[in-house]
Amino acid sequence: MQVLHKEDFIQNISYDSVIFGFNGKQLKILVLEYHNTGLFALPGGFVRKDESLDEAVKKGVKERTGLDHIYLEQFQTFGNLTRSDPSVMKRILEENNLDLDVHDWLLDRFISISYYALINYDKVTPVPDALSDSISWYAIDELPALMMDHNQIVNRALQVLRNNLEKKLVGMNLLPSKFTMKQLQKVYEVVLGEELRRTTFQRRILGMNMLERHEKLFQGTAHKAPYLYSFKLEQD
Amino acid sequence: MQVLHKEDFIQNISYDSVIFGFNGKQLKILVLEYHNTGLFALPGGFVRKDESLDEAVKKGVKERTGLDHIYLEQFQTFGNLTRSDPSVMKRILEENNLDLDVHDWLLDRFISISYYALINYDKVTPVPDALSDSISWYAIDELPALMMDHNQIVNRALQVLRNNLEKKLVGMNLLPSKFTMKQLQKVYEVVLGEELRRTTFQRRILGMNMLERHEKLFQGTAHKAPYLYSFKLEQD
DNA sequence: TATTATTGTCTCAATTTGTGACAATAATAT
DNA sequence: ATATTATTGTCACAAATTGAGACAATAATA
Repeated sequence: MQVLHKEDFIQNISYDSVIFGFNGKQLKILVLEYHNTGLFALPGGFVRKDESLDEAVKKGVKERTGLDHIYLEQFQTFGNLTRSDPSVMKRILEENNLDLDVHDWLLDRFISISYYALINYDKVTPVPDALSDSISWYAIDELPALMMDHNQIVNRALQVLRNNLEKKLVGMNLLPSKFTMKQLQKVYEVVLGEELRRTTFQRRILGMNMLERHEKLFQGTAHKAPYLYSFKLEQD
Repeated sequence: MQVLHKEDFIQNISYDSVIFGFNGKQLKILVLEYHNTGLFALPGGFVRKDESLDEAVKKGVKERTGLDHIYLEQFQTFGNLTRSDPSVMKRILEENNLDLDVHDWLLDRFISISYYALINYDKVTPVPDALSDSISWYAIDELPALMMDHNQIVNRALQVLRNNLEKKLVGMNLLPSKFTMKQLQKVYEVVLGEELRRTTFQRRILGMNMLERHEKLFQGTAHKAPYLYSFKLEQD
């Protein structure tokens, strides 16, 4: 088990990440389960004294997903005194046979900077961190109880994601590079949590002039084949 | 001169605040000037180990403005390695005759959580902090060069403020409790940085059903007197 | 060759927004 | 008293956007 040396990290600072993926039907996020504790948590970590905040988070998300060049956005910093719970942290350290003296700094109070990531579900190979049994996808509306304020962090991430749906091209990061109009509509629907009207959606999206049309996709289904689209790199 | 004892504060963490006020014509922010250095900066501070992040910021903004119960919103955390500049910080400490040994932790790298505040310009009595000569209002488009990345922080605050203009009732916090439609329109115009059409604006705002109409305001001017409005506390 | 489900597009209605017009009015000038 | 002036509140109509349904095109299957 690797040791987290106090002198390498900024004290009282951590980050948490809400990593969104889309399996074609549901919006999901990655959740860790700690060894022998029944405790669920968001992937997170600490910031080294000699690295920038963004670097630290990018590195951490890459370790959990295997993916580089990910869409990452910082959305809120949580700094309550009550959010940290030393007894929970102590239990996690004990169950992992970590030296409590060396890691006492982890029992302290933490201010956590939260990020969300959007990733292509099919390209991810989730890897648990050193303290965890597993890392798995959970549908956003079927989450287990998470430790500390992590459920609150997820809710906030969702709010911000909804808000950014139009201007930040959320779909671009959750879909493969070529996709049908129906797939894109489904992304909008699961993020917004409501159904959208097909014709209006199609007209609106095409009207934005952000999509490029490609060849048709023959799915082997008994109906008209849809076009494939990709996002234009240059907006005109 | 008061001493900032290292053991009282979380290390490597600071906050900065962009305090917006509206004088009826321009959007302004409060800027500090440090003793004998020609250095300008945003009001900021540090977080004590036994206080929440929000408390720390609230307290700091109150000290600079004299105002309690202020509209405060966190908008971004800045964590680059390059944003901190020990040589600048050293100069400020020296010019204030502060013991460099006791305050060496201030020369370290800082991650800063940024907030913006909206306040009623006429009710503020700006008070410089211990290290500063002055604290003054500067129009948002006539800012001096600020130290470190503070100009960048202001720009980001403005972006977020524009984004929140509709949903967060920005006007409510920048205006007195009763105001004319023209005053409200002016707030929208200076925040957005563009002129708005009077009739469309009035119809849109009234259509939101968020304003209450009161008596007319007789200004002693040679034309029809406008109504006064206030924001409804309860949205229907 | 008919059937089926889905897609792309069109049309018309409903709603929202842009733009100008106009009467009402609070002080001032005549 | 009366006309003048600048601004306000509201209306009317045009333009643009969105809602809702209709319909032909079509890729596989019966």
